[in-house]
Amino acid sequence: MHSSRAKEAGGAPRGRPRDASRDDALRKATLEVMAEVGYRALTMDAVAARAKAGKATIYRRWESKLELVIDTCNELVSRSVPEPDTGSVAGDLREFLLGYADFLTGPSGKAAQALVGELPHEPELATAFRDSFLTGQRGMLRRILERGAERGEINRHAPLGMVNELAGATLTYRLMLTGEPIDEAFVDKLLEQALLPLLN
Amino acid sequence: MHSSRAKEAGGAPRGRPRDASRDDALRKATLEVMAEVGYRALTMDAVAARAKAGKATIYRRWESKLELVIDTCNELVSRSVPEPDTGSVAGDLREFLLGYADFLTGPSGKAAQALVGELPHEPELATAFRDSFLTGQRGMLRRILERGAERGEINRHAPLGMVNELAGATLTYRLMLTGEPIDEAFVDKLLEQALLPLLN
Amino acid sequence: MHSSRAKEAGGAPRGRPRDASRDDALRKATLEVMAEVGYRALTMDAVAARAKAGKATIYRRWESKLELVIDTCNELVSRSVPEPDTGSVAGDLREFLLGYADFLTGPSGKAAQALVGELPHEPELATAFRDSFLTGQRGMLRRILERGAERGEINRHAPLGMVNELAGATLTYRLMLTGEPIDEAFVDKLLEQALLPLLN
Amino acid sequence: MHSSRAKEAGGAPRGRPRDASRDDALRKATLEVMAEVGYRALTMDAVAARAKAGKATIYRRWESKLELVIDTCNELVSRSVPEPDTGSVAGDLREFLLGYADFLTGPSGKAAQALVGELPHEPELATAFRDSFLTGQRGMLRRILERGAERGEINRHAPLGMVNELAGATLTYRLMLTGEPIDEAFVDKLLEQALLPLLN
DNA sequence: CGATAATCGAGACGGTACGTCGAGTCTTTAG
DNA sequence: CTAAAGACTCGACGTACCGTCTCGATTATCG
Repeated sequence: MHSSRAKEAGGAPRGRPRDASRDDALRKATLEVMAEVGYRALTMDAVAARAKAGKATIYRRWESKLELVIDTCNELVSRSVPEPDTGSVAGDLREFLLGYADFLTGPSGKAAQALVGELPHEPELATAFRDSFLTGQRGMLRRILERGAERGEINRHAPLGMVNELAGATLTYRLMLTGEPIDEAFVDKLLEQALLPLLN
Repeated sequence: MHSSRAKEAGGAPRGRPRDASRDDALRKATLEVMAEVGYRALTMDAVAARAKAGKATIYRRWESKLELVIDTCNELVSRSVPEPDTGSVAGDLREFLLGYADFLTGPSGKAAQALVGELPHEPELATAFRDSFLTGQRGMLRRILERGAERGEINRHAPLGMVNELAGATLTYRLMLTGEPIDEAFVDKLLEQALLPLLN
Repeated sequence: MHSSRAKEAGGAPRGRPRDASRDDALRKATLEVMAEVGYRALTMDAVAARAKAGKATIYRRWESKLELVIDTCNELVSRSVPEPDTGSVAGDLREFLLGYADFLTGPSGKAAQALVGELPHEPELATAFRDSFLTGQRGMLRRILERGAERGEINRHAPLGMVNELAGATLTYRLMLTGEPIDEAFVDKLLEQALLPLLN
Repeated sequence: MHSSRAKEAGGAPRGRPRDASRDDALRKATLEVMAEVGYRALTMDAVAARAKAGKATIYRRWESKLELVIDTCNELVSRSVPEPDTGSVAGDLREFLLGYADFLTGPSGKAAQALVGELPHEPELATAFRDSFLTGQRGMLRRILERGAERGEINRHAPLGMVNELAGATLTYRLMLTGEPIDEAFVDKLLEQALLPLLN
């Protein structure tokens, strides 16, 4: 998504090279503005002003507000949610759910939420969004469940894919749509009443 | 949400009365524009032009673009999803999930999706949104489950609330976030692998 | 006007010396762009691109767009208008007026015209402009009239300074302001009805 | 030059009519900004800000900075220079020259001067400019000379058209190009050495 | 020779203004 | 008082230039 100069093609990159530190400053500013006013009210002018950058410097790197925001989030999602490994499926799921809830509650999560409304009309965004926010989530869950299966904690006929989807769906549903928090009480109830029963 | 004149004060409403047909024309225009270009790109001017109305006529009725869209959707959600009653929980759930999927795939659904991103920054919108889209959904699900419980189809210790939430979460997660369809095959798998087991 | 390195201080100029050929290329490009789009629409980027030069190469030589244009014109005015010497005041004036009209109609003349608007707000420009375009003009006219006086063609009480000014004024007035051409017919009329009578 | 709604065609002008007071406010702001920073440095934003108007309100009335400035000047030129009538050609010419010099020295004159550079590249501007600044000037001069002829002050073979042109040319040449003032001393010299001799 | 220094083209940089567009409000005529 | 029409202020859009800067690469002088 983030545009890159074609410099792999061998030829020397002529002219002054892009200042990589501006990328970071701009992403930082984007995240700050987004956290303060949301996606809709985020303006390129505000981002540029906060990063002490010209607008052209933004448009040189990202084609639109959407791309800027997506890229800003992508940069964060991977490093923000630690992969849990407590030794048990229940523990891992518990930690994952709480950890991801934290992430979604923070600025990146709000940014992600703002993008949801654009998905139907922007196929490229949809792809990028799913790659960043959903694939990572599902991957962690899958690995958690697979480790549990290897340890024999899980019924070999358990519908792992379905449990994976239910867990992810519940996370985003609560945090993005209903606005109800994902706290320890709810996580325990979710495990007790739904996920663990389906795994046994 | 829909603003009303202060006519409770007794006096007869002097002057030309509001043309009620304009409400419908405007909502219709709103829905059409929304379906064509999405929420972001919907402009008040476009709605006014399509309804052959002045912008003031819109603002006399709704305070903002957001309210206009919410109200337009509200009007539709209630009449759009028929409450199923097949005689069995499995059948009802099946029909409900497919019916709601249809609704969310249509213009109103896309409108609803567009609003998700605004929820964190607009508390009033959040309330209205949840009242319209989530409460209706949960209500139908609750009634389906209750009827099943009355008919003795459901284990008396089954976590009905949790099943309700899982069903709703899966619906919106698929349709709004992952973009995967909710077709008969998936509904059957969802029932088979998750919902029905949890009810027994 | 044209900036020069401080090399009078004795020591040899270290580093790579300036490429004198770039001066000409840049002036040439400036004149071309100016002739095509005028002064207002002339951009430094366009000049640099046309001369296949970097912008810094321009700014190393001239401090601003204005200086660049002035210098470009200065270079031309002196070599562009040949000093007439037909043997008679009438003949010299005739040739001078037609010759200067040609010059002012060409690219340099248009450039000069473009600078007129800047004169009130840019004192340095005003000085340079007058030195290049007006002084040269007046000098030629003065020498023409002086030669005529020496030859006894002119009444010794004739107001030479005033005739000089009238001739110059008519030239620029017609060419820059009214847009009417200075052709042979007009020159003859001007001589017949105004200049020659005042000289006798 | 100043765009006008087609309302002569009879039909009632629907919608909110243009606020005529904005025209004046904008012209006033234009003149102020122009007087302060000149034509080149005059920006639409500055004019809009000073008039507390939106930029769209400007562009609804004038297509460009140039048109705005021209129209602003036009409004002034006619009312700014009083037509002299002292009873003698010499007196009238004297007053006219001094009066027009005052006008050209003021903000409108500087604006006019700024436009000179654009004339070669903008034919419409050239026409408008000449209509406003030159035609008015020539008309006054012509009437002055005609009245003198009627009074018998002028040789019946005097080249009135040429004198007219010389007077106008000298005015603008001095004020716009050489920057020398047109004061009483110069006016008297001009009359004595050139204009009056040509009229007798 | 190598080190130093100013040049070159190229183009990114922070800014400012551009001319357009949309929001929400206001002001007209008509009913 | 409502209707359609459209002008109003405000502010963001994405682009274009400004004049400065930073690259790699070139070309001169100096030690």
